Parts: sequence; structure tokens; C-alpha cells
Amino acid sequence: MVAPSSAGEGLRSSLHHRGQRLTPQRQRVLELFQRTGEGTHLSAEQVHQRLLRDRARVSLATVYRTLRLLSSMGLLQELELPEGGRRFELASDAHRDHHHLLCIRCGRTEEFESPSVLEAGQQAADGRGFRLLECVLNVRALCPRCAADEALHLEGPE
Amino acid sequence: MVAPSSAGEGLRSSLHHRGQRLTPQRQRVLELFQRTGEGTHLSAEQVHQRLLRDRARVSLATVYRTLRLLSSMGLLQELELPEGGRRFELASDAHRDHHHLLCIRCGRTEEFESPSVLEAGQQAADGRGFRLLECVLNVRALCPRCAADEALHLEGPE
DNA sequence: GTCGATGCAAAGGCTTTGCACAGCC
DNA sequence: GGCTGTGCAAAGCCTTTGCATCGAC
Repeated sequence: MVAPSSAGEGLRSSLHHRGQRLTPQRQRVLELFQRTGEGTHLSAEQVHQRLLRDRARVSLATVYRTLRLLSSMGLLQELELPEGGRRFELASDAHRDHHHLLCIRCGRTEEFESPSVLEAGQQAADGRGFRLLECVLNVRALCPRCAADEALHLEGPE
Repeated sequence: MVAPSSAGEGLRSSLHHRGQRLTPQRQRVLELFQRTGEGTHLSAEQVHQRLLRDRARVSLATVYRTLRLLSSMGLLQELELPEGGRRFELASDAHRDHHHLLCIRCGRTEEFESPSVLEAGQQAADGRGFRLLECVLNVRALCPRCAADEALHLEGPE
């Protein structure tokens, strides 16, 4: 078999702390996210498809269970992009400050970072005694092309 | 004091621009949001319940259709709070800068505003040629009580 | 009167769950 | 070997849709 990555080790001990086990399926899911990188947003369905493509034997139900588990462990996090459905991505400290610029018309998504946003979020949390975990700014917008389309097709509403 | 008719007028002409009609149901839904205020987050189910309580005859299917319609017209907007399911709220210019501090453990939600966040979002949009519509910062955090619980229990089945 | 909107109920996605078996520790 | 995790399929939400009727314009 393939040598387990360092990810496997960390995952295993984290699971053991919770009285749970490291299975190939769980390892595969986490590895997939680590391999695809931090900016990747995957739905449960996409995770399942990719694992099958990699010749891993995982059921969709297990993918759902695993995504939940890894999220509850803080290794993954769920995104908040209503237009596209539920998505997950790798959690990391860098992602505490992790923002999306989303075209609400065509779905195009760009990522950006902004220390000042993190700062504002931290202030808001501190001011109310909350402990900040993560800070996600979603900027809903029209991309250049869709903005042009809108201008053409729409009469001006007030 | 908002005259009920004023909402109806604007809505009616907006609908007519699109070749659509003003119905009591559509008017009721919009009025509900205007009445409950801008900070209110309502699910389709909640909208339906409240309208029934107000003795309006609306079906849940129509509520869904109307929420979609009003959102596509820019009068309502969909929130992005994965923990709670789909919610809608009144759209307004004030809400271009409209942020949530959310306890991921108990679901408690606080709202806040932050001009610097809007500015950061505007910058990100401008830099890529996007036209900003709305800027929503979701700060995922632990509220004071849940943070204390976490510290005490360290870990546990949920 | 026309054509869009509504209500109802059925269908549709996506996600979760019950159960028997498989496999990690 | 015990007990958790998995796969499968059925059940569960939430949301959308087809069709006959109703009602805005």
C-alpha cells in the first residue's frame, strides 16, 4: 500500500482523542483536500466523484459523514455560498482571513485576502466577548461581463 | 410610518416592467419584511407562518416563488448562514455593509456594521472590475458562554 | 377576455439514517 | 474480538414544478 502521509498521522491521533478511528476513507477525503490545495471548494458530490476517479472505494454516505466529521474537528470548513450549494474546503489559519468575490449572475468566484477585514471581525468579536474562529467576507457583485449584460437588458428600476 | 400603499406602488411598477403582476400575496410578503425591519432573517417557512397568522391566504409554494422573485428584483436578499438554512431579509443600501457575528455552537447571531469592511470589499471589487452589490462579513465565533463551556469540557460528544 | 399567478400535491435534489457486515485497534 | 465505520437503500428535509383554476390588468 501507499505510505500514509503525515496527514494520516495527525488525523489518526486527532481521531483517537475522540475515541474514533482512522479509516482509509477518512484519510482519502482529507488527502484529497490537501492535494487540491486551500482555495478549492468541493461539494460532497464532487469529493465522491474525485475519490472514485482515484479508484478509492467510498460511498457517498460516507463522504457526507466524513465531511461532517472533519468539519467538526476543524480540519475542514463549510463555505457559505448560497448560490452554489454546500461546499467544503481545507481549514487553515491562513483562512481565518479568507474572502470571496462572487458574481451572483454567472457564479464566477474570486478569492482575496484583507487584513483590515480580519481586524474588523476581531473587533466585533472582542467587543461582545466572542472568541473569533473565522472571518469570511462574501462580496456579492456582478463581474464585468454580467454587469454589461445587465446594463443592456434592464430598464432602470428606481 | 410606512404607508402600506407606497410599497405596493413601487412593487407594482417594478413588476410591470417585467411583464408581471402585483398580487396580494406578493404585496404581503414584501410588507412583512418591511414591517419586521431590516435586521430580520426569515426562512420561507417562517414567512409562511407569519402570513397565515396575519390571516393572509398564501401557500408555501407561493412563498417560495415570491421570495425568489423579490430576490431577483433586488428587493430581498438571501443570507449565507449555513448553520441555519436558507434565510431572506430586506435588501437596502444600508445592508450593503451588513455583518454577522455567529456563534457556531449555539447559533446566537449578532449584527454589526463596519465601514472598513465595506471599503475592503469595494476595493476588491473595483480591482477586478466587479460591480459591488453587497458585502457580507460572517464572523464565525464562540459566544462567551459557549467559549466557557468549551474551555471546561474541552471535548465531548455533541 | 387574456395571460400570468396561485394552490395543491407530487416530484426533485440533497443529505441523513437504519441495519447488517467489514475492518481498525 | 470488541466496537466503530462502511455501504446500501430507504427515509427525511426543503424546494421546485405540473396542472387546473383564479384573478390582475
